[in-house]
Amino acid sequence: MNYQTVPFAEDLLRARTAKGWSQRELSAKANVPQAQISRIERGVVDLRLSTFLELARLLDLEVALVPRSAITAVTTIIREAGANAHLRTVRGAVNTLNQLVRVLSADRAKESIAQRLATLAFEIEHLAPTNPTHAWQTELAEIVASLQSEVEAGADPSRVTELTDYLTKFRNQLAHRRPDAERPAYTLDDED
Amino acid sequence: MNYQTVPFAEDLLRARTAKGWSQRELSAKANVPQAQISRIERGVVDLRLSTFLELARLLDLEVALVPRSAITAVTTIIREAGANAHLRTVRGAVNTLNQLVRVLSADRAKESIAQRLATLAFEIEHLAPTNPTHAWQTELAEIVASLQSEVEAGADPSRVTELTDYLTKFRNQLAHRRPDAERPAYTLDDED
DNA sequence: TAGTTCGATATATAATTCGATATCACCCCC
DNA sequence: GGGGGTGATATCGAATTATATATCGAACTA
Repeated sequence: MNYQTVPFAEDLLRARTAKGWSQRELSAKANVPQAQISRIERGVVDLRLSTFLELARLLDLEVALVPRSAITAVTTIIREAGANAHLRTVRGAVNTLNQLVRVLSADRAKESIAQRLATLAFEIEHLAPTNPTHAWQTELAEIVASLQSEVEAGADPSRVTELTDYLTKFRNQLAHRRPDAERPAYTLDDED
Repeated sequence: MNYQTVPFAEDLLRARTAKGWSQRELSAKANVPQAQISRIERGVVDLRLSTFLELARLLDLEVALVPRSAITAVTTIIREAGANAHLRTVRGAVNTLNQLVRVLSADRAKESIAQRLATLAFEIEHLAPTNPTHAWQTELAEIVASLQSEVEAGADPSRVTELTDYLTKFRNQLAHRRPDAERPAYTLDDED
């Protein structure tokens, strides 16, 4: 309705997709119908403040009234926080992966899977920054966490292979969904 | 209606009174009826986002969606910006006043008024911090600016006296409206 | 191919805000 | 005492949202 609200609607949409939530997922958490979320994100309704606050809260965002004299400083902080969060997630995941590679390399029987994981870690690290606004951070963190707990529990080969396959698929999706179209130099074993 | 909105209603109220605006004044600027402003500030309505944004904008506030990871940094900035704005105004006004005192002291005929202004500057400087949230900053700045331009224009004695009387009245109001009740040590020539 | 998920869309109803207006109490000042 | 300014309140109709429900097409998947 009101053009002033559109940027905030876009912020909510960005935050939701960054979490990897569907409209129905957010709908259930917020007690707001999915249809209403759809309209809010498209900026066709002038939603009430309480709805705005509730959605923001669920998306780990806080609404702040910033004095005009402080907005430059605040926007700088927000921008850096977003960038850092993105880089922190990727860096943490890659570090964990490399750590697992070292552990697995110690066992000759798991050397090949360790090599696969090392390659994946490298590729994901260099592929990630091209997709800064999207959902995959949590998914990446979850996969790596599963892998880590599996390795710590003894690293059942079939399970580790399964998770590595999953991580490969994830890497392919990451490459495939790149917003700007150019592909990386190395080939991808696409499955679609 | 919704308890979440109450803090923001209070922020708007604070910002409005800090500007020295009445509800009707803000109402006229925002194209929102005074009754609605009253309901908003009392937190009895769940106002629409567009209304919230418009009011905030008019009060020199920007609405920002802050990632939870950044809120401590942002609140620090906001708090310091508010405190600095307050202190800047007072310090600037006091400095200007003392500067005017020096100019006026050079003229023997204006020595007594210079002495009055010096006392006022001292009192306002030490009275101001007890009233951090209220309207008078702009009023103080306006009075001092008038005084300055008058002095620069030649300092017509009757006009300077008039403005000094106004400043005295302002100082008394400032003392009178102190939120915590204790009065300063020096006596006040109250007029009520 | 059939089934699922996702987002967009279309209703209809109930609840609530919004805007306009008027009134009241309070305070300060002439 | 009267007059002006301020804020709170009430009432009324109009506008808009919230809600529930159902549906639709597109994309993906088994």
